[in-house]
Amino acid sequence: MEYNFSEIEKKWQAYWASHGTFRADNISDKPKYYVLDMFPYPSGAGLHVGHPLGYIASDIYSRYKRQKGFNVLHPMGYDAFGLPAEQYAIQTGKHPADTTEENISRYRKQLDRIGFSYDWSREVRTCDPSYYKWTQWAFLQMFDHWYDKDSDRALPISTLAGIFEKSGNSRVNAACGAVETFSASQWNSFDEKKKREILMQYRIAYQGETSVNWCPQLGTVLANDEVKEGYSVRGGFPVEQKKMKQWLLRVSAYAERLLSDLEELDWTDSLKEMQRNWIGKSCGAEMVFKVSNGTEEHDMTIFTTRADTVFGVTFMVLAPESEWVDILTTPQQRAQVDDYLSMVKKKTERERIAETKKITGVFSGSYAINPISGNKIPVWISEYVLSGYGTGAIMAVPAHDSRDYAFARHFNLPIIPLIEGCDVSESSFDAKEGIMCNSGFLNGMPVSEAIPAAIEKIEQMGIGRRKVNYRLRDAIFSRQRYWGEPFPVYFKDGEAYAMPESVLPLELPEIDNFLPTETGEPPLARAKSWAYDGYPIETSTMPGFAGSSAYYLRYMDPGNGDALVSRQADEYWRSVDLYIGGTEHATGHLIYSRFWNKFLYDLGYVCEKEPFRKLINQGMIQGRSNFVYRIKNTNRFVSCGLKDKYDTTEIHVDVNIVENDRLDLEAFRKWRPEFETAEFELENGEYICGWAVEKMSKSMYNVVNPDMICDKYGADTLRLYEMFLGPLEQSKPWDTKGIDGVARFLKKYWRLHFSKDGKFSVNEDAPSPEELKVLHRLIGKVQSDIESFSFNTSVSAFMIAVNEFTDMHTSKRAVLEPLAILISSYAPHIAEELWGMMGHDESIAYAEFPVYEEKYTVEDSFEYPVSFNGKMRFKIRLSKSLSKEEIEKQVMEDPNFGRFIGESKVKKIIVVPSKIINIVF
RNA sequence: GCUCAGGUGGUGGAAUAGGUAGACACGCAGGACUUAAAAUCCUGUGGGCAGAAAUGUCCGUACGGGUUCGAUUCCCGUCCCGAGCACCA
Repeated sequence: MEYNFSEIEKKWQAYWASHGTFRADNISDKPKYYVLDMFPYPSGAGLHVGHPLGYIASDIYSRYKRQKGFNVLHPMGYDAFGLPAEQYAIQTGKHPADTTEENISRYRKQLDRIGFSYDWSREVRTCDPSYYKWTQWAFLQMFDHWYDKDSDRALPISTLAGIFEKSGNSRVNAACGAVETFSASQWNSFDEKKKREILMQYRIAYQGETSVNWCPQLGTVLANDEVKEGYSVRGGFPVEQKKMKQWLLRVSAYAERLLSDLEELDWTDSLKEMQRNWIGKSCGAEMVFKVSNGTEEHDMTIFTTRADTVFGVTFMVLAPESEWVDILTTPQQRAQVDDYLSMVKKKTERERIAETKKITGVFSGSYAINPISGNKIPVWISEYVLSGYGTGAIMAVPAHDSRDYAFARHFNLPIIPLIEGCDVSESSFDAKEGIMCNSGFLNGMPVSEAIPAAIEKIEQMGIGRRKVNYRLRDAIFSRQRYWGEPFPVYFKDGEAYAMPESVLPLELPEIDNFLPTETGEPPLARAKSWAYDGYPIETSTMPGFAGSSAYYLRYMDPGNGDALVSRQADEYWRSVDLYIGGTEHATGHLIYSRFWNKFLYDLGYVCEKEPFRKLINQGMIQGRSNFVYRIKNTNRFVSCGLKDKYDTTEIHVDVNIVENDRLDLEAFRKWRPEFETAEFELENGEYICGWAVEKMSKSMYNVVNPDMICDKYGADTLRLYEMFLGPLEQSKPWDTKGIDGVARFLKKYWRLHFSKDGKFSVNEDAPSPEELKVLHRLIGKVQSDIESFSFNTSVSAFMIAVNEFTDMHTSKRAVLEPLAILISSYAPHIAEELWGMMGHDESIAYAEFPVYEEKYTVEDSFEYPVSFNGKMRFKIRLSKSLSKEEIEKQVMEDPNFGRFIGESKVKKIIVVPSKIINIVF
């Protein structure tokens, strides 16, 4: 009987679906295990072979865990709100909901063909009102809470109003915007508008006027992680800075917890490092400098991590956007400063990044007094100081900071070295090491002691305090787009009010045009009757990460209409045990989700502090492009080996008409009309294409579709081959040419169950010791491979075992049944089919994973390589139970020993049990 | 510039509490079956040298050193590729 993969795969996929084989129960005696994939954005292009890599790995793990007796939750859904569907809608007029629906059904078909063990009854879609109800609900909770730094958690905003009424805000230690201090009586005298304005500064979801990343082409603002090097991640359009009123999430309030809780997570170091970097904690001090513009004096606060270098401050620098610029610019300097500011303003973010080496700046005309040394120092303005970090003003220590050094050199400002023996004639000395000098009371101290000593002095003098700064900014939470969650917020007297929970979900209204309005308002402004109780509703929508921040919770209890997740479901599933996805979400989704989870944890809705216990980043699968070489100005193509003889143009050719780098000439002529008359110069009768590893993309003609692989080889081959390609976490190019080896293996495995005349012939004989040895070696290997996520080496182990069983003509049930269970996580369809043929009615998915027994694999004697001075000379078979001395004795009595040792004197014999015997002379 | 990960045949990659480097697979070459092809199977396959052959021998895990009886593995330095961060004071 032939191995008919397409029939088998269809049959079992239908069986799993109709039997609900992979449905997970929220009540079970079994231990739970939650395996999650990062859900996809259903793009119009469909899946390519790179997408399922992580899904296959997580599926193998899920299937393995089921066979190990766990109640496994392995769900899938769609991150369905987003820009591309809306861009497409603008171009074509097609409603994003319709294109999204089409894309989802295409994705689903593609996913189903690969044979994943998802519990589809728990599917979620972020664009579904019954789902985004809970996204909106979470937003309302954030709107309705503030962050108390004393108890380090979110508290209801009503408690805050209560405190204000009794004692004003002076004793409140909150994560908040700039608010002036007020007393209880002042608070009580404020009108409602004023009160709401103040409360807004405390909310965790708040509205603020901030400088945002504005992308004119997309017509929306973007979060920091959606911008890379001044361009939008989606679309690659330029991004500029713009002041706008936006919704923000106070992620920064959670910075310390996001940082310290990383410790307990089982994530890779590099990913944790990325998050630490993004959070960017730095410990230092705030210090007050007296500044004077000649007519009035002010206190200006700066932030520094190098308080020890205060004696080397030779000037101060303000960010161009700093509010101090206006105060400290003297009339004589006004014209120059204004010129400088307008020059800076004209630059885009992109140019500022590109020109970081160019030094620019202008003197404000004012002076500051160094509070420690009493020196009078000039105050400059320069774009190298960022307004968004610290206080937007710095004390410059050119001797020990490279940026200050470059600035000082450029404008001829003094440089005072503060470390004994350091050379600052060519560059600054930035290292935090050495002995202090020229530094008054700090002289003679090493830097490590001088930093705390300086801060202590500053605190004693009452001119500053210890301060921790984070680079993590609040997340901008509104987008001027249509295809996203509407905000359940309306405006009264210009102030935002939350709608009651009872209106949720607040559904997206229908509109007929997805472009912004003529007045530049978001598309939702076109909706008729977009009002609540007569008041206008917020017209921007939530960003992509809103819907993906808590989806892992919703899978636990997807049908619940009364809560995001019931307490019972949450306490059973708790958190994701294994999360597999791409590294591109390191500073976006994975920060926002952790924040979102911690917020819900503070409110008591979830029981775990962290959402994802273990996280694995699968590598990218790159494309392998093929090229043909056309002689310039002709339609003649030369094979790769001959291309250097001519002046040629390299042209990408569709990898689907190339096999093993050999071009299918007929297919090539048909591929595009201009190649119809192509002529070829061949090597040995073949046209050999050039190749390169590039990103898998349409424009490079190197996209390989998993459907094609499933048609030609079957899903089991695809699954095995994707794993066989290399380590999961490594990026690697897809190259279809190796797939035959895996396909051959499955055929061989299939044939193991049939006699020569094609009859199914599994017998009941007892297995031989050799068979048991091969089997148990495989059990041990596969188990440890899956547990350490080394799926690639198990595929090799399967091949070796099947080859050995073929050589032994194994056809015994006692061997082939456990073998089917082992293979079933990797190649589930073929294993199910053979399992059924061996007489089982139940799916193999819940068969018990075979128990590894060491006794079958350990040998009582061992072959020791014997080496002389580290060089292997002969092998000797010895009993395992021998002592070191007995082994030495036997080695010396071995006839080979005399042959190799000759006249030499033995210095020592090294015996590494079960590994090697080395004789040194 | 800083941080992290990596560099092994023609290719993808095995092997690290230091112990026979190149498992497994692709590709290639040769062979069997076939009128032929596909499919399948068998043999060989890191490089050099010696040999008719079995085999022997030297060199080989980016490069240069070190520790060790023994290093792909550990340590120091250099080079290269990849990823992330990048005026964060």
